[in-house]
Amino acid sequence: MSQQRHGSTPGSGSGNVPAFPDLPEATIARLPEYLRALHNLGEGGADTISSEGLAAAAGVNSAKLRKDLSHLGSYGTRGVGYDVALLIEQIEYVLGLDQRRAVCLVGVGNLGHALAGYDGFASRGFKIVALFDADAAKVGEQIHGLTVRHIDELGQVAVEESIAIGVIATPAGAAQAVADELVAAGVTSILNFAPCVLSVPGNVDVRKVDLAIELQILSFHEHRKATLTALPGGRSATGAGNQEAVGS
Amino acid sequence: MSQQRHGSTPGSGSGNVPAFPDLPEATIARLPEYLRALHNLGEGGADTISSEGLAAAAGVNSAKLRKDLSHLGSYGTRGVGYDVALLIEQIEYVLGLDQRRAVCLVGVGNLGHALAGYDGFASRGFKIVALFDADAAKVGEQIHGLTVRHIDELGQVAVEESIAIGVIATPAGAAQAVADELVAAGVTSILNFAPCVLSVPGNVDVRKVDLAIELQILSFHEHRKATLTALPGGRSATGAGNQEAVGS
DNA sequence: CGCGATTTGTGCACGCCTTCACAAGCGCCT
DNA sequence: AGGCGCTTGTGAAGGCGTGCACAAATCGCG
Repeated sequence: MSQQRHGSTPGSGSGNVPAFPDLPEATIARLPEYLRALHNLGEGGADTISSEGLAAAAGVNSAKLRKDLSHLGSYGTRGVGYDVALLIEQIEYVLGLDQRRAVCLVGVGNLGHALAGYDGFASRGFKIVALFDADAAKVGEQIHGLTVRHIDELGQVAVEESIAIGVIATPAGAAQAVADELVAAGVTSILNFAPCVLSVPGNVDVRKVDLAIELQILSFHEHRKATLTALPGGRSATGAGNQEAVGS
Repeated sequence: MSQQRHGSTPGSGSGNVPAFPDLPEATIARLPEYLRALHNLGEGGADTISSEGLAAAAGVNSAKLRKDLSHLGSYGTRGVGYDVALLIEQIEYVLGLDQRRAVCLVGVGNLGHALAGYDGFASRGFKIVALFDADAAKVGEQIHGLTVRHIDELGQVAVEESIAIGVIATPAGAAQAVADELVAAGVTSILNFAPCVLSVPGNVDVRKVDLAIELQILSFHEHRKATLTALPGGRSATGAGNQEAVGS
């Protein structure tokens, strides 16, 4: 159940290919955000950017950003900042975005339909190459230029297209079975939108996105805020915040 | 909105308003997962559940689960486990789910369209009461029983419907302006699907979900795995771990 | 050519979270 | 009634991540 980093003796790599250092998980999760900010800055015509500026664009602390970037080597110039183009290239390499990765999506329901056409995927280097569904009524349907196939074809197509990443957008009840099929087909990374826990072999990475959970967390904060305002001394932090229109 | 209805606050009868203890943020983020697992177990006919069992159903460590639950008071019985129904009630109360929260959604594009019809929201106590879009061509459109309104109506409708939570599903370029309007309309919690950083007053909570970022994180792990398998030392079968995550 | 302004990279301390390990409590069986 | 097994609740230790504060490095300018 735990996660053990420690690759296979990567540390002593004096050689050519970096052979990843142990990047903290928290850093990895922020790299895509930095990348997005860098692309924005680059399109704005900036050649270099300071850690302060990039941190602001990414919504993080500048010290944190510098430490994150230092983990993947020093690509900044003191007194100047970071070379935008170089940093983009570097982060994209670390994230493995320099090679297009084929993605398949299982479950063409309400959410899956939207994901299939989501611009954000294609614009960031991910291409959905196949759609699957268990419902025979949906098989054959055309969605954003792709034909929905029956899930039984998953194994064959996954090999043909070298699919490494699978997205599950099925109901919770079907998710585990789909995950098993994805694993059997050689998929080693799964993005799960179904509200359930998936059980997979240790070499398969799973990330879960549960939209309802996000709302529930917000609900808690709403509840807390409502409770605090009803109490004495419930001063909220962050002096910058001014309250408006909440009274009634 | 501010009618606080803590109907049956079990526990100490002396005080009335519980005045939340400082729940760790990490705990809060897991409570919805426990809740979902509990509902599943309850439907399966279980009256009580041990921390071990519930932890397995929620995909976490049992010690972590016990500590999480202990933070919101002791509702378990040693030697037996937790009363499923009681624990559900308790978590729902803490999360503020005992009161229905009105949600509005801005941006009825590809993703917004799917979110508007997402079953997972309604089934967990959230009701989308209004849809908005800036595109006049979309105004008036019927989506899952709701009529899309122009975003200029946001302020008025937000007050009428006592909307406290707003969901942004617009392109990145429009997100900040929408957020400003939501804040001006009294919304104090925002779920942002646009790939950008929002600037809001301190009393407003923002949670961000970026689908592409999730894929990029998976891409990194794919890249890392590919690099490792290309190195000597073979692949230890049992090794690595999977992780679930929620970006913050 | 040297100096100051600027910005990176990082050592260090602090706090949060996780995990272990175990005492305390509860029910059941004999 | 008493003991025994099971499970919760929690003290303590360790790890991870964050943020501060500062030395080192680089550029521009006089």
